Amino acid sequence: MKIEIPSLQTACAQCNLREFCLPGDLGNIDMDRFNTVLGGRIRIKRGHHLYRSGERFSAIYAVKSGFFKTDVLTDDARDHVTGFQMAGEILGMDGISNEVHTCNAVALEDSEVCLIPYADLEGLSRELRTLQHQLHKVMSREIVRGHSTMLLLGVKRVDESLAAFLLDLSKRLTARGYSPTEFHLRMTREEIGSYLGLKLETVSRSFSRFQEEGIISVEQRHIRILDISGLKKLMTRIPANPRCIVPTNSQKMRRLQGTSRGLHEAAVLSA
Amino acid sequence: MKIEIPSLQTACAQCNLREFCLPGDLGNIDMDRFNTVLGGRIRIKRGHHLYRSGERFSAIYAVKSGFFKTDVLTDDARDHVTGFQMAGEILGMDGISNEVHTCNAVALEDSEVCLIPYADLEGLSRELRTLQHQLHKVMSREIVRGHSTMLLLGVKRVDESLAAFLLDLSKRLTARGYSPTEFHLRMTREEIGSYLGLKLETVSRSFSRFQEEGIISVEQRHIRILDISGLKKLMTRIPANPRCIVPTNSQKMRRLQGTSRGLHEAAVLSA
DNA sequence: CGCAGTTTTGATTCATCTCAATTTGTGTGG
DNA sequence: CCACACAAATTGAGATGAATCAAAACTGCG
Repeated sequence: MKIEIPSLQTACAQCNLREFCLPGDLGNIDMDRFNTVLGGRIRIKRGHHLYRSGERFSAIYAVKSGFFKTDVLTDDARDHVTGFQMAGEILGMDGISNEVHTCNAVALEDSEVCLIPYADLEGLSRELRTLQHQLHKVMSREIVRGHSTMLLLGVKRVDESLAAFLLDLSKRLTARGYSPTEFHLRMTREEIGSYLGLKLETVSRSFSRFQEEGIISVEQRHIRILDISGLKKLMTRIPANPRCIVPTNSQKMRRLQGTSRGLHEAAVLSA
Repeated sequence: MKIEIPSLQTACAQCNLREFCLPGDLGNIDMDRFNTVLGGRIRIKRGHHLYRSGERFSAIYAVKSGFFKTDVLTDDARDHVTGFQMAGEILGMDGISNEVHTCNAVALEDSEVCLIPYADLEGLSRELRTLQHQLHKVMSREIVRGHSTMLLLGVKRVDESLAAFLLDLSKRLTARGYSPTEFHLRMTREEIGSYLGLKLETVSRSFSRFQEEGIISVEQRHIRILDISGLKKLMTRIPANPRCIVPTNSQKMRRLQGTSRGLHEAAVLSA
């Protein structure tokens, strides 16, 4: 099914995405060795899957160009977008735990990925501590990213979520040398909604509100951020109701302080 | 701050949690070597932190006994519970990416964890491929768990979420030798609500509904599942409205098939 | 025993969803 | 090149599920 052609010169060293990607800050010698495990490039056309939930896992992928989404399905066929991945970001780490992919990865535009056979990666990262550490960092980052997404889904209101979403995109695009204030959305309102736990109409209304307030300009999927600091303010809820304010009564304070010393009071035992 | 006493005999080999824990299926020889990197045990009293967001990262922790929650804060001090951890589960992997913890870990009852100094763990897992693979599996599992939680937060209704939550707890407790149908919740309604993106009152009402329907019995935090299959049904929404049914019109089908071939049609290029 | 924290329950409000209609954009075939 | 079909996005009106506010009951701890 999957035809792997050994890489002649995938040349991470020449890739301008290196710093965001798995190689990270690998030195030249290690970089060359890393290149030897690369399995070549794969082109995925817009709308097509890089992998599907249930497929056997054998490799992770670095996005070389283009844009992806990952999504998961419930038993009753509702789906939820778990993330969007752009150049330099890694796809497929969900498959490591059981050697089976647990989500779908779909290209949102014609894209190219670098195939990294997982067995080889493990082998080499036993030899190269920098590579090993890079891999762990990338996986850990994915865990942390998950926490942020949970925050969006769990506690943020519509406008807060959408503002956070746009600022996150802006940040990632900026790091890749694109404009911080002007970009093209690769996903539909429905996909944004799915990611943020909202319906597409709700996303659309929020965009319209932002536009009315002069925070951004929206023309279909073309976004221009007119007021970055305004957008940042929208991310944070104005604590309108007293519930959001830090408790001040003495009991609450005492209790909070009781739990505020962390490990200092942890009894460390010899085993 | 953190006093680490070298382990005399932490003895994973004798620990009945081994299979769920980082050591996993390590053989005896590897297990002994793994024991040598363990940093000892730490006792955390109920309500106290194992680590806090912002603290420097230096180790991960395996829950030896007790129960934890992890939570993250928004800029405006709203917090969100990202998970609950029981015996054999690993805490602290969020800290690997930037050597700083990005969430808080709080004991929900008097607990004990095994300290695993991260630098040593990396070192040893370069030597032991089974340990290396175990570590990757544990991290990947955490990523996948995040996806499931996003599903709960993004697409599930109150009763569906709570049913899924109870069944997940039941499953994890069963694996550890406890009753599948009867257990004690270690967290408050508010913490459950935070985890599921709900308010405590909403959680309480959902518990009451389940009880009225004879699905479970609730006495404070003591839960008895009376009808497991009923609870499983509640996890899945009855597709009441046509939107939930797979689209049948020819256009939609054609489009779906167009994206259903995965890698088969991916062009594999030599690099 | 008494108090504080937790949980339950009720009444009401409100944010988002749902349903529906319209507009805009895009690709296709005649 | 236009017309058509369809996907995507906007907008409005109304429904609804969960949040909010409020009060009471319960529990466990000091």
